[in-house]
Amino acid sequence: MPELPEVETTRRGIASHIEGQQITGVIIRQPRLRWPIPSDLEEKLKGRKIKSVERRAKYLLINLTHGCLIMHLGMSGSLRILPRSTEPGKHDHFDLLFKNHCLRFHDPRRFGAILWTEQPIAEHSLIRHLGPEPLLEDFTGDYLYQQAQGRRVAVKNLIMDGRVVVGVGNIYANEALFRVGILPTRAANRISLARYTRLADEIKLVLAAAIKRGGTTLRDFQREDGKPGYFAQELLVYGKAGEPCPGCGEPLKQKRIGQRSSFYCGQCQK
DNA sequence: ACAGTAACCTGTTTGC
DNA sequence: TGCAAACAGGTTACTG
Repeated sequence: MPELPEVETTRRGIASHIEGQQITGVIIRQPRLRWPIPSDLEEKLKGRKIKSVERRAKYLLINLTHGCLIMHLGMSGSLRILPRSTEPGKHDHFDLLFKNHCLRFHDPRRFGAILWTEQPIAEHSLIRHLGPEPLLEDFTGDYLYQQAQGRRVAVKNLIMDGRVVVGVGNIYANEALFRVGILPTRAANRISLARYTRLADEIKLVLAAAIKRGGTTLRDFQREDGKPGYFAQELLVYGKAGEPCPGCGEPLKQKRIGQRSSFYCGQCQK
């Protein structure tokens, strides 16, 4: 579910509800996520105040004055702000409790993660090797071009590789490549600097546009208030195999690249 | 270093 | 209709 725009939407949604708030407890209903939820989390968190809520890649970083609660939504995770008294449903694995409300973690597939660290976040093993944030200045066409040299993987795999650039998942990789007319299967080292410059720009544009609309809801992504994101209606190719290309009218194609479904126009993308 | 695949899970859709 | 296979927004870990 959640790519960068969905995680950023969640971050913005929860921040004002929990920043400055004191944690009164935690409830772990199912500790078995991608990695086990630390069993001593309550003693680490209880009574402490939340300083800020940040995001790095698709990780949500809930900063306390000392230490950081790291959350990842995996494929199917979502977070909601709810009254403490709200009855938990199936797959509501974790609550962060405040005086009157709670932050509730819901994740059917349990690919998400909830971890605690007291080391500087940039040195954490999950964060250390990550590439640049796509929306910041150091992510450019020059950078992408340089990363592509010597690499023969499909360009779609290159831009979905978190060591190259973070936050670009399957939906937005397909969308950005369509918008710049690059075939997703094209070898990364067979693309010019000029085209990478347009690709970097388009990745920024499509992510920013999706954040503006509150992310993409395909089946079950929900925002912190339970509402869906509205970017799905602006998708041009994702999930649209067989439908006419918005550019030329030819039926859009679907193909598996690196285990992931890819959607593209054989006419408009070269 | 790079590229490809399996693995972690549950729920829904697709195909016979 | 029923059942099994395929597939889904992510990422790590392992193989060659």
